[in-house]
Amino acid sequence: MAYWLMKSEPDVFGIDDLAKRPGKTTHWDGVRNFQARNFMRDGMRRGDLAFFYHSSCDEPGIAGIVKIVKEGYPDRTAFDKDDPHFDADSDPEKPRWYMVDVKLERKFRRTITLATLREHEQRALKGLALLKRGNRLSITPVGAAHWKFILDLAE
DNA sequence: GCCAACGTTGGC
DNA sequence: GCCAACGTTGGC
Repeated sequence: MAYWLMKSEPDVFGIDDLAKRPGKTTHWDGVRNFQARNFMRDGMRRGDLAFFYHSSCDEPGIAGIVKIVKEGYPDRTAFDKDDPHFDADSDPEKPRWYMVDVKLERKFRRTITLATLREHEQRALKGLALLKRGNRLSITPVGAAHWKFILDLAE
């Protein structure tokens, strides 16, 4: 089983929005980056766990954990002219963009802030993709050791 | 609002 | 294939 980190802007869709969804489940749509797409389409497997990261907000950080409950399948918002993520180059016969379904597994009592994560970036969290300089990828892998360490921070 | 860093596009 | 221009991300 693999571990991941998925970013979302809480102003658009935060962990509390996910909690309100039927079955606490949603489609992770709108990803328009090839590397992130590949992670969803080729890397993520049913049962994998991912940190739910809040970005572009007052308190950036990890808010909880989601589980991958459906593996990569075409992101239909790319075919919808009225959708902000519409992409004319994505052919329904040969979809360019993919999404997965995630289910809320756990919300942390408090967010593990980016500032807290940074305190450990030289040691325990060395190499964590999220902390790499200039990182903008909305989906990144998390190593098992890093995962465990961050989980401990949540206790 | 600013700006650094990055991915993508398109001219050549 | 190179690279400048552009748009976007995301922390501060």
